[in-house]
Amino acid sequence: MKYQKIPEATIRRLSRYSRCLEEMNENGEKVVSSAQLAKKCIVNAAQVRKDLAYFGEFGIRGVGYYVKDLHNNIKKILGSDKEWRMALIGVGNLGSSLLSYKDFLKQNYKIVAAFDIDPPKVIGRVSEKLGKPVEVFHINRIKEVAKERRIEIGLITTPPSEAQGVANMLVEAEVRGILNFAPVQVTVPEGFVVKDVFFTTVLDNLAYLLSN
Amino acid sequence: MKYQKIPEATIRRLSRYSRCLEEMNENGEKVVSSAQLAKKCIVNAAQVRKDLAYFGEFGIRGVGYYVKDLHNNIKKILGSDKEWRMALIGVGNLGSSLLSYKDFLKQNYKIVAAFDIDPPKVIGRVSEKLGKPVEVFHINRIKEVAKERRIEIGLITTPPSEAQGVANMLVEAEVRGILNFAPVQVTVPEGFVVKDVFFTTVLDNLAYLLSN
DNA sequence: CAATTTATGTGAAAGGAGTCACAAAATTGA
DNA sequence: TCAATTTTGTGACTCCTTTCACATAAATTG
Repeated sequence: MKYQKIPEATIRRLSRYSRCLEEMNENGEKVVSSAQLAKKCIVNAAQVRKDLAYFGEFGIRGVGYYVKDLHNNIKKILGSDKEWRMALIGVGNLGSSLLSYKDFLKQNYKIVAAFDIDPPKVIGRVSEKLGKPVEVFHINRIKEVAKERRIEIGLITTPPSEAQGVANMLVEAEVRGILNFAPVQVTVPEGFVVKDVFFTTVLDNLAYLLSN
Repeated sequence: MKYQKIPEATIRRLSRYSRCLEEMNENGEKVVSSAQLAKKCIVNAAQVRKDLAYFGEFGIRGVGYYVKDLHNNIKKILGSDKEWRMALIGVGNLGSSLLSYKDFLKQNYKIVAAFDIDPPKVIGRVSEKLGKPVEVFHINRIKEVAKERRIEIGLITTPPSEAQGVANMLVEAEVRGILNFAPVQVTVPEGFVVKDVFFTTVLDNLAYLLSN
């Protein structure tokens, strides 16, 4: 296990493997081969092995991988063995649906605070939904609340025009990770990370493939 | 302009260029160089030129690119010069927020029908929102309605357990493009296309980067 | 109108990522 | 215990993407 730069694609696939392994584990499967896992994840078996090889030796030759064991290892690699505390900024349509997005809860991602320019209007809307409501603060309290609640990731779900401003506030509040849903490029200083989720980019991709 | 296989990454970047050009056009900018566009999109200038070169010669040496002209050309390449008719399946939290997602409307993607297992319950919720409500049908009418309304893309926003079933129905209805939000791999026959939007995969990526 | 400037388009080089193929290691069965 | 079987881990190869560097072409200036 010598150090190498790990391709981003490898990390994405690990995330996929993790999901598959979770499912297998729930189904009571104990052992899996790279070929089986690959088939399930629709990748090449050598790819699976190579991806894992970046981080160590997790399998047993002639046998395969212990499902539970491998799953734990991958979670540790991805950093998804801990709970991540997130804040959501912009409690509009998309924002409020993410507040009650089941898959976050199921995984180890937890929204522990939300922010908006008009919090009172918004609290009602959020509380309507089932499950314990997330407290919504005024946006100018980001720094204070982020510190207090030990926020590590910010979800930007504001209109595009506000995204960079919000990103700046998150940087100011030392929130190092940003998941940006606003369809506009935001920039952050060295040491911070932004990942984008742009629906329309994926749609454009789809549209391209459909018209060719 | 000789034929070549075009990298998927190129298509993704074209989508980005398109957004930037749109903004520039709104700001009244007439001409842009590959260097300027590259800077704005945070890529390499040669990359911009090479991406465009797959499809033709759109610039003028010594000058650059006419913003409006290039934007039109890119839209034509991506197939985003036409309006795409979409259906949304699964009117839950995420689904209903996408029904009123402004960025779709602003672009040329239009949701013209929605489906759910329990449509009556759901119509009320959707109509609450501003803008003209999208009609919600029972899920077993997909084939019929998709034909009638000339649906080309389906958005799957059901729980993961239902995703493959819905995908099958869409295939049956000859809806060739699928944008899958349900965090599970779905497969479709040759000739159909699925693109995934998995929030938690991106979060896993972020978590990995933050813990290393 | 020639020299200078600017910025494209593209061949060549470099850099990554994915696949193949096989030696190494573990297990099974006689 | 040893041969046969299975499946990993990985070096080598191939393929694809990005970057570099420069010839080419348009515009501008004196």
